[in-house]
Amino acid sequence: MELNDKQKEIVQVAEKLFAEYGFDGTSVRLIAKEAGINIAMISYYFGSKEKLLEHMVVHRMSGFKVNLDEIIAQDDRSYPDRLNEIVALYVKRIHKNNRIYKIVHNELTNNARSLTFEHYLSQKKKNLDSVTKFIEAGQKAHVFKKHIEIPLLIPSILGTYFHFHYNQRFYEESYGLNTLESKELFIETTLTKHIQKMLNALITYED
Amino acid sequence: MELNDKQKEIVQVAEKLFAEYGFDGTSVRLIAKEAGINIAMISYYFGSKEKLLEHMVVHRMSGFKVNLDEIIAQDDRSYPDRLNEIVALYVKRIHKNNRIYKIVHNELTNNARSLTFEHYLSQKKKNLDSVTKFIEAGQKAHVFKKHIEIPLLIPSILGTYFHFHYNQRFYEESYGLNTLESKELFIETTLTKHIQKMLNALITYED
DNA sequence: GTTTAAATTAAACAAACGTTTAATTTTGTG
DNA sequence: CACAAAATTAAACGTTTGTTTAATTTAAAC
Repeated sequence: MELNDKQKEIVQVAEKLFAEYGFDGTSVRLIAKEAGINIAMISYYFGSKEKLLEHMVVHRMSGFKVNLDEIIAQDDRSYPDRLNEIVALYVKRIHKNNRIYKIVHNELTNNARSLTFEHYLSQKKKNLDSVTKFIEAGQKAHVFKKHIEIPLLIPSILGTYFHFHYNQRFYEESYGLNTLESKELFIETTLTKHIQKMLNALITYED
Repeated sequence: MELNDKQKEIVQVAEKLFAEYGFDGTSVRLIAKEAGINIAMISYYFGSKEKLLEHMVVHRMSGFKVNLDEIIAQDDRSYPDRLNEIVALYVKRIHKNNRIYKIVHNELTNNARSLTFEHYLSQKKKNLDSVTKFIEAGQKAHVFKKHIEIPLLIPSILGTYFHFHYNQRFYEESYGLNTLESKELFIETTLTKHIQKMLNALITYED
């Protein structure tokens, strides 16, 4: 399904509103108003409000091929070096798309609707496979230590970001992140470095 | 405000439903049906559906004094030992109460309602202060290294758990966690140990 | 046992919801 | 210009929403 400019505008507005107010907290009338269109256009284009959500999730998530393999393939770089770039890439990407991720997190644990998350889950599986190969190669090269719970590495990266994100009101106060710029800078530097250090320590030091 | 048994039952049922369907996805009729009471009783007891939510958040969160200080005070135990127990305590507590935390996460980032989170935020502040004192004492004793982003330690603990929790459908498949017991065991052992190792590595090894 | 307050109920309320209709306007094609 | 298809609109549709009402039942106090 190819979208014209008006349809793209609807999806974009709906993503913002679903993230801010929740799917059930967002009325089609509000979406229409914010997108500057008539209410009927949502059913006309997407069939229903729920199908708009489904379309959004499927299409936003299928564009999410993290180019892990490109980084991993650069075997002239050290393992920790490449690991740091993988972490930075993950944080950057999830931060840029945090709204759709919030919607997905909600829908994944929502009993009312039963959307299909094939794209999301298969993408997650592919990324995990790439990370696994990389870590195992590092272990073979005796750079990374043996006992690592590889599938839990990504939860530690993304989870740290999201717990910061969900509690941003608390951390904005703690760190005095008053402006948008200072917050962006914090995520790009302090937060990213914290996760990088943490993963490097976990993976390289034997206990 | 003291609650009688029937009121407690309403709050308990509502917490389950709000977590499963979202606040806006849960009707007062469903709450009443599940709690085995008349619809009017919710307004009668709490004033409104939204005030029920507010009451829930305030009262569930004020009972959340993690006894960090008790653990920290045991200075006959090593710093890493005590750190491990703090992690285990956090994971256990957030797992036991993951439904109210999910609701709070949603409400913290919801623009529609403007609840007060004083209890939650001040509790978080107190816990952070305790952790900070503990880490700084460990640094002074030359057990923990210097450059640690202390306020981001808790996001890494809780975030890892929650990203696992929100994506449990994915990790259940990855790890073959078919039964409830195996999942509980996984959280108590593998997940908890992963986080413990990670924090220990981050805090004890200099880079 | 009578009285008063509290608890509970079914019914009704207006408002908001997602969706559909039917009419109209705009756009593209010959 | 004439025609057909697509896009857009205002209005109406039937449901569901949270809340309130007024009547009734239950419980507590004396």
